[in-house]
Amino acid sequence: MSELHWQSALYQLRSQIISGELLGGTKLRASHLAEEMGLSRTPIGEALIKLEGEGLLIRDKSGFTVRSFALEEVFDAIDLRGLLEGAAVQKAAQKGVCESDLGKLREMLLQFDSIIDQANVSEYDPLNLEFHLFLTSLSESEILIAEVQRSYRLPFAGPSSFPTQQSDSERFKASLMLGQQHHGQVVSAIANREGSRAFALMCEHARLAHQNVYAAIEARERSPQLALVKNAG
Amino acid sequence: MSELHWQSALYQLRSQIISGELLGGTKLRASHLAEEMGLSRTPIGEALIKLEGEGLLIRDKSGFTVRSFALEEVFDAIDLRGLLEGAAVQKAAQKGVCESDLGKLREMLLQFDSIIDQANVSEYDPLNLEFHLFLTSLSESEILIAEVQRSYRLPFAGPSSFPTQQSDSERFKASLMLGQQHHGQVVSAIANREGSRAFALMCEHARLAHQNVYAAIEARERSPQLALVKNAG
DNA sequence: TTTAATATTTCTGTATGCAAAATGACAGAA
DNA sequence: TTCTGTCATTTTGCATACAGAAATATTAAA
Repeated sequence: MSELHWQSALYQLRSQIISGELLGGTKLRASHLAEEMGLSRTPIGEALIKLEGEGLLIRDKSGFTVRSFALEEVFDAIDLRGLLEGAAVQKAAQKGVCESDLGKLREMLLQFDSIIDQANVSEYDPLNLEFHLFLTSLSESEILIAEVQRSYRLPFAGPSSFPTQQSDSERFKASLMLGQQHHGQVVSAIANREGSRAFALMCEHARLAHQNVYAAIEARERSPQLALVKNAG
Repeated sequence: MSELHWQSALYQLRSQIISGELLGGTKLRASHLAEEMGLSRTPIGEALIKLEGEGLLIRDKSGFTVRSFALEEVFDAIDLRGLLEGAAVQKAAQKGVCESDLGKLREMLLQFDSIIDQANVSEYDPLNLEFHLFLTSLSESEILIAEVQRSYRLPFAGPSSFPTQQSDSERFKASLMLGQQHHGQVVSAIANREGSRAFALMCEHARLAHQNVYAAIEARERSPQLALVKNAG
């Protein structure tokens, strides 16, 4: 566990930003944060630099500011994730995937089925993340894998970062089932070596997340996560 | 210019890595670099963290190591750039570009023509970079713009990072002309609002860079830049 | 009152000190 | 030889000190 201090500061700050606990536009003062977290400014500074690299902070001539995202930018981030995941599965499909990996994919599909059947929401997100990461890894491209994971850190872009507990649970379940439909089609596209089909499917799959963002806004659930979205009222 | 110290360390180190002056696998010791550059370890550390974020360094439990790239990864990086630039021009084409921006694009095409005509190589790279950046900016997506620029920092992935002064100058000129052909087609695709055509063209355009890498290897020019590519002999 | 100039406080950027961890060398055992 | 455990050296991670820049408060003038 011997977690480095800057890492814990990084996780803490990142989750505070993405969750909307730290509002867009907030100026982050290293000395203040240091005192607050019981550390010195050095590891805090390291975390801030990394968050700047992730695009969550902006560094003006003096200090870091929490970035706020226009709604359009949230969609751009989601599309970016789809584009990168799409490129990954396209590459996987083109180069072909061994039978044991295909088996693992199909097994995960079955797990999805049973989770959705039982409306077992709490188990969905971790499995979904694992599935997306595994799909990406099949590209066997370090660079693509890294970029995909990077895109997950943009607000709302991660495959499991949409506000759960949607008010309209009927609609929610329908969205899950459509997603599951996509999952199955992508696996078949990979198995059939249909690269461009796999690409298109992943792009479209990511766009499901647009719906979730809209749903959250329309329902005015005012999920605190939406606090970092400009003009989202 | 009051350049911050960590920035100059960043530029210096990055160019040393990409140029191959610092070989892949080299361990970077902050204390040593600090003494070498006449600074303390703090700004050096900041530069190292940023380079890690750019994917040029790997951080193991103690210290940073220069990453070496397999040839396959260099191609992946080039393709990634094409993918991102492609997404940017697709977006630009779909949303439409105002006449004055189209005019600027066409004017740049003319400049390319005269540069290629006169084989004025030294002016080509800056104009090419400007052209690619301007194309990307037309997407008006902060996130895409940032990611495209990020991809430029990967080895050989930048639009102007291929080894100039190719031995076979005939072939070199032919490659420039093909690139210019692409440029013109992309501009027309944008003007005609043909998004997917623009996307495909940018992907293909990036692939020209594959040829340049191959040419450099085959000609065994042993451009020092190739030193960070594993098994490139 | 509003505005301009100035003083004060706060914070960042950088340097450096220190403890703990990692690396490497070397001696001895298998 | 090869492996292993100890010790010395190096280097990192974090804390802290300090100068200078930025932000803020304060005062003076219009």
